Amino acid sequence: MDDVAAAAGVSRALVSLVMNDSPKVSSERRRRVLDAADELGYRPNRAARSLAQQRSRSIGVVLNDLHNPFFAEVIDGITDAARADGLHVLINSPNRDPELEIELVENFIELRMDAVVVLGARGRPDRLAAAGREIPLVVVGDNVPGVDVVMNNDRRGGEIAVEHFAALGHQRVAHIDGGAGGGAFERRDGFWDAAVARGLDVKVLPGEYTETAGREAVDHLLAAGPLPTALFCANDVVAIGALDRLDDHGFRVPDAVSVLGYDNTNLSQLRRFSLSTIDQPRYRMGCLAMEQVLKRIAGDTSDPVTHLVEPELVPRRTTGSPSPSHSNAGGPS
Amino acid sequence: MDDVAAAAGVSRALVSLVMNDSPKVSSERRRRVLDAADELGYRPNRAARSLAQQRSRSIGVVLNDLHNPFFAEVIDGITDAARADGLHVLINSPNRDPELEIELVENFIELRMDAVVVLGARGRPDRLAAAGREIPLVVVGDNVPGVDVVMNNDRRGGEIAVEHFAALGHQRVAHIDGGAGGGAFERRDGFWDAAVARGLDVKVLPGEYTETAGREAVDHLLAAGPLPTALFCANDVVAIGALDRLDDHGFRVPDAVSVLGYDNTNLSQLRRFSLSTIDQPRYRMGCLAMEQVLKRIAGDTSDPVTHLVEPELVPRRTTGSPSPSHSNAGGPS
DNA sequence: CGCAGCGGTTGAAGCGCTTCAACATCGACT
DNA sequence: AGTCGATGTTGAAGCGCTTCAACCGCTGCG
Repeated sequence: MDDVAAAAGVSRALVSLVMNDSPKVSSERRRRVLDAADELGYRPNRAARSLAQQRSRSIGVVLNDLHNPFFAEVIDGITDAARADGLHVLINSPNRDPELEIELVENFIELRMDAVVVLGARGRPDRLAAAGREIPLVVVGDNVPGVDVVMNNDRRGGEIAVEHFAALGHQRVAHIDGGAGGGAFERRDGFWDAAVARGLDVKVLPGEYTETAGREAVDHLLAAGPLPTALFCANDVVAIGALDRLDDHGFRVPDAVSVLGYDNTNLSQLRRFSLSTIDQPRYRMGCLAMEQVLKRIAGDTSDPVTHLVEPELVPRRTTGSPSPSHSNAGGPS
Repeated sequence: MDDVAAAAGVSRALVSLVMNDSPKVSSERRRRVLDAADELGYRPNRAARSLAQQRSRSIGVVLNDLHNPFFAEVIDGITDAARADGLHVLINSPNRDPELEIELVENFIELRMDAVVVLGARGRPDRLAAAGREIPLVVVGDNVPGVDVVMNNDRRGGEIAVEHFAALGHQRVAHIDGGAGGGAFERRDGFWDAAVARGLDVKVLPGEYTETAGREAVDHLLAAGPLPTALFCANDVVAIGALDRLDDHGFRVPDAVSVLGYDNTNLSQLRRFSLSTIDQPRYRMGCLAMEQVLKRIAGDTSDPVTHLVEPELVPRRTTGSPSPSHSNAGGPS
């Protein structure tokens, strides 16, 4: 920096002002400084800058599962919102290791990020909350007491499924559960309660977020008697498994049975599946998380808040009215 | 840090030694310092540390497409290898914007990362090469002249496809091209050359890395006369599109026509598809990239090198011997 | 007794930047 | 002519850490 100042024939402080494009520099000197910097291949040192400025102008994102495309879109929202405020976004991934997750959050604190966003929190809630006391911290996709949270209204997602089925005229419905997966409880309870409230014949099968779980649940359903006419799956992958198994047994979808997924993943969009599903506004979740971060950075110290975003039905070709000509009680028609 | 030193009754320098767990500190004082740090909730400031140490002990990864699961596994390899050497990994994503990609590389330079890895380079090669002169820089998945590169041997991938088809006894084969997508040229040329060398009847259809391209290519193929008995698709998504369209027309796979994808994505693993495909050793690519980075960090200044990794056939249920009883010349049998 | 050697510790300089009080310059206004 | 404000510019202090030469107090040796 001294070299640049010397080359441009100004003081070091002036170079600094130029680098932070302060308005109080004559355009002629600014140009001279910029030229000199270019000439010398000078690059400001951000470590030194954040040390001096006491802030880094960047926020850290702890992305628990790089393989899960769900979060990619959330990050799009985060980065777009951050970029609009001149903040940089730095990501790291603990690869689903809860212990590592906390470490990486702490690493971001040591890096003096201005804030941290955790996507798909798996670490101990109390430790996350403790970190939240050291630095603005918002969690996306999971409910962690004591910190700011942005979540999908999964309970409402379950209700939407029931409403969709009811509108199509279904009476006997079932849900394949997502086990301990994120949001699975809420989806199940929302579905169950809404179905009961409408007087539908409802059934829940245990499962998890895998294709195999979907296949097995269909087998159980078949063993247990007449198939329900509509099947709400905990997520798209489960739905794919169920669809596959239904096809094995010769059931036509949606004539014999309607299938509804959750998440609107790229899978559901494949022509072959054209899976009706329920979308979570991921991009919006990212934006909301960033808005909350900005508030905290600006000095808002009010109690932690929870933002709920609303899921939305994406009807495709796997749901329809139950066909009266089909009796799926005893097998394929 | 002064506070910690005071609380522990030692000098600031000693605290620093403890924080870098130097061996020259008595275990009693070490404990006292650690306790005091804990007490005061002290966290070392890594910005200050990298300023003083002149290195950050972290490497930056520019991940061009967060939505592409391909890179997730590469990053697994990178992080595992980095962690083994006590390096942190920081990721950021330009979201396929070439201009932004360069900016983010430069941002990592300003952050004084020890090295940068670019996944799926889209930026101007000359600017990447220029950045490579300022900092150790390795590119994964694309060929950029003047920098270290780790790539899959896509040409060999095309050859493997031919070998597979030939071993199954196919005579008339075709390829749906990936257009300008990464590695598409090489896959196509490898396939073509190997097929010609074996005297096969070979045909190439233009395409791109989309489902629609797969569907359309099948339509073209049908319009052009008798279907080849084996179809090598530029990647899995294209193959899914092709499969779907073949199914629409009533062709049985693999009896009437074999279909081979590329990438071994999660799609190909779905039971419904069980798509035969060609796998790229992604994790290994990450490790290799990291090894190269470590060499450069250690001071290796030899000419840029290119590491080629070998693809591998993953046979599933969409490829088989052409069935002599099937004549697919005039439509489904 | 003196000194080398050693584990352990200290003070101070410096990493590259920001920032602030203070200063210089100059045109405009009383 | 003198003063004031606006506009630019400067030097120096300080951000939180590392590191190195120097130092301290001790043991063990000749």
